Amino acid sequence: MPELPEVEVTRQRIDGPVRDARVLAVRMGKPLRWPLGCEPSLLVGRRVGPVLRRGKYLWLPLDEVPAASSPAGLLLHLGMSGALSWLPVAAASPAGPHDHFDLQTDRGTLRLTDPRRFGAVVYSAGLHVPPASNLLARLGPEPFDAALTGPIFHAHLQGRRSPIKQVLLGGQAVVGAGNIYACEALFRARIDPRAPADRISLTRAQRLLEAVREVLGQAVALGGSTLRDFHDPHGMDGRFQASAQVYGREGQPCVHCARPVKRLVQGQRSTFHCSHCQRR
DNA sequence: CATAGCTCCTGACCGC
DNA sequence: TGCGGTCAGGAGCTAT
Repeated sequence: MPELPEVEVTRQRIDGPVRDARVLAVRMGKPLRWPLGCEPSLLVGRRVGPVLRRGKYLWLPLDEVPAASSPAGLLLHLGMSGALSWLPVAAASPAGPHDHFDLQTDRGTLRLTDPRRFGAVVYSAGLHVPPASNLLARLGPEPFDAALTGPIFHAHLQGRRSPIKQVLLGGQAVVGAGNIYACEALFRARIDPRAPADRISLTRAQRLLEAVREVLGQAVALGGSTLRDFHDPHGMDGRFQASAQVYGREGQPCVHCARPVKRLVQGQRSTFHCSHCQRR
């Protein structure tokens, strides 16, 4: 399930190959979460610019000639089961039943494979105009933005009475942590996932922000997590899952205290935690 | 504004 | 081997 690390790894892996490529054709499979929002032929002839990431979205700029100052582009989301693959011209392969978007270029094909089709590819005339701007509007700060300090993060928790786990998933205090990394960050910060967000002290909020950064950074370095569907664009598995200390480890011993890891449900999602090591 | 619940989708897994 | 039920979950949407 792609969270920020998987999306960032994807960005890093496709940016080199696809940069400056010229779009030759577009192939669409089954409908994704939203319609493309333009005629596919509108993309043909465009040149791909540097791939950006914001939260769990990727932005693929498509320049006009001459280059526009604020280029149009494609906003991509991998949903739950999506993955991009890069197929060099020499490695072209026919689309399978879960391949729902192919951007065929003179250098190769960028392909979105997404069995569950929660993912999206949306055309926008710019990153800062609808529909892209609307989709990005509610996102909180990037975790590695130096401007995001402990006090600012703590301030984002004020007035939020929901459990801290769900506030993390909401992405308004900081983007990027989905279910796996939220569980892992809370464990590393030794905070009970059920703790009301606005009852977390500044000190502990700072510790949590550090833990989020540590976990996400480590996951990017390890190529993300491969649990079911995720592979990087060259077909490689991520290796973070072996570093998970609580996620998916119900009943197994806590790495700190050896008591069994517990599972509970918050907002219809599994939360894994150690009730001894993690406190409100 | 904050919050809770619903919803999209299909592969994997489980018990019978 | 087949079948129905359950689970997984990102995040926008709706209702309160």
